[in-house]
Amino acid sequence: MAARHPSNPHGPALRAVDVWSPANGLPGKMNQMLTDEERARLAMIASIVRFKKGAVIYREGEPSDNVFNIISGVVKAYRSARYGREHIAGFLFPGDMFGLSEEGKYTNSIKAVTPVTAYRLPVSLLRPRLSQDAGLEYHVICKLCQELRQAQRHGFLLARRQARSKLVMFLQFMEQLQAARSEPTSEIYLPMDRSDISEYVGMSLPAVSRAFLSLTTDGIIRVRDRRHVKIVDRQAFERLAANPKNP
Amino acid sequence: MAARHPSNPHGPALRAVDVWSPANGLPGKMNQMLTDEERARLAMIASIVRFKKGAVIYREGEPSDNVFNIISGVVKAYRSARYGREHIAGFLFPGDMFGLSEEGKYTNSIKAVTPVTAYRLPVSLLRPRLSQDAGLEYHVICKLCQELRQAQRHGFLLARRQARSKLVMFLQFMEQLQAARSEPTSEIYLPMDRSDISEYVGMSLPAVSRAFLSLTTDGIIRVRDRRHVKIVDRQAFERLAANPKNP
DNA sequence: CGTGCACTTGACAAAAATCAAATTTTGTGG
DNA sequence: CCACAAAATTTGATTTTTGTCAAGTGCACG
Repeated sequence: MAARHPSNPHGPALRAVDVWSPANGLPGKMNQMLTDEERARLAMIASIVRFKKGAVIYREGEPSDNVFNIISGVVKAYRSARYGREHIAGFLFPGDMFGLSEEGKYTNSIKAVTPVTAYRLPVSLLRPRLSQDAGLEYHVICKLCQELRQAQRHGFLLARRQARSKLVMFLQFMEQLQAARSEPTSEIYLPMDRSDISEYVGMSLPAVSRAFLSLTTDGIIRVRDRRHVKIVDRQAFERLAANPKNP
Repeated sequence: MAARHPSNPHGPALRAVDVWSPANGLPGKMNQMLTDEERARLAMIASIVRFKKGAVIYREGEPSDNVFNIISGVVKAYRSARYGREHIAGFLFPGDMFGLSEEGKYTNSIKAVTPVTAYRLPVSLLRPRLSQDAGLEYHVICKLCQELRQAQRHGFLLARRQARSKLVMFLQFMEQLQAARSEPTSEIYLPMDRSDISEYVGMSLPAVSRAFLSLTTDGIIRVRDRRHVKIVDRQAFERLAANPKNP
């Protein structure tokens, strides 16, 4: 399950954009922030762990002993409300990190949405490393700013009143993240199920289903299968994404 | 409007909790993270600026030339949607910072909710300072983690379906922030108007008004005046805050 | 080739949005 | 300090939308 000094020649990776430097690539394109040397040093204290789809990696409230950095796969950060309902705070992809917390306790639970491979960095080893390396810390700051922005955009989505508008914004997020990872964007790939989507956009499962149907009926998207969506009418799509109101 | 080497003996302050250290005060209590020396060094590159209530401090999309640190007053971070509607991403209080951005551009607009005094730190001077000082960066990381958590809790609120439940969560946030600033909590003080609240919780203005009324009628809160709310029935209050559903 | 889970669809009720009007509060100039 | 105008807030009536509950449908996996 774990191996020190992984044979992988790279080591932990943080994909993000710089807080201040005007884009050195395409706008919105996320680049590897860490230098090879930083990655190699982090690899020294990291082990590689794997999780099966559906596995809970940690739960909110547990002591935060490790920080994780995703190599492959997708996880969801969620909080359980009463009555069995969950709220998904975000989906995390390769190059993302999770496990930074509050007063030594995790604030979200994390579950693997797909099979996941990740670096695990013990806080006890990471913390002194961080305090020695201002460059590394700067990159962590960039990554946190990005996550903060993403969380705020999520809030923007959640404040929408129209189901279609929420769903379109969600698809837009997924498309942008896909583009930021330099993956092809002719189709949007959705690694999570409809139930996860409903918990992320804050609507009931039937409402998500109906919103997909409505967008399809209006010729705005095409759903090849549950996980593959294509935007057919880009103009109407962007209009719905931009407007709180559905004209 | 600006003064170098302010007579204020302190300098910029970051209130937050440590990411990893188990609370060294009361849980949730935010402490000054920066050392006197750090604050003094930051004061060297800071100027003090004042804004009138309602003043726009910057707009989304502008070049992010400055980072701000609030001394007194309250600001709101917001994004404008079409049709004149705004969404408020968060309220910021003394000890909070704003202006960290993406690729050199601000991602939110900022407006003063009350008269505001703040330190202004030019990015051109702050950036080299940051890269020299790992301790300062660590504190910025702690502050960003706190903001990220707050944004996620905001998302949690926005995902609620019951107006009363949203409003109760909002009041809970304000109460907790008040407590974290070590202010008395016998009453919750609301510096923003009803319209700001409606834009933060993602409901219409009449819905906010009716939710206040409903909570008052049920004896859960008492509204002394627009800005002062007292929680009368703590148990019912916490129940509403915890449950998506209003029993 | 069935069984279960994920998803869709239908009917209805509940909740809040909207539009509009009334009322209270606040700020300003005399 | 008061009167007035403007702004903020509350209230009312109606409509829209989505949540809820329940019953299908179909795909995936053993």
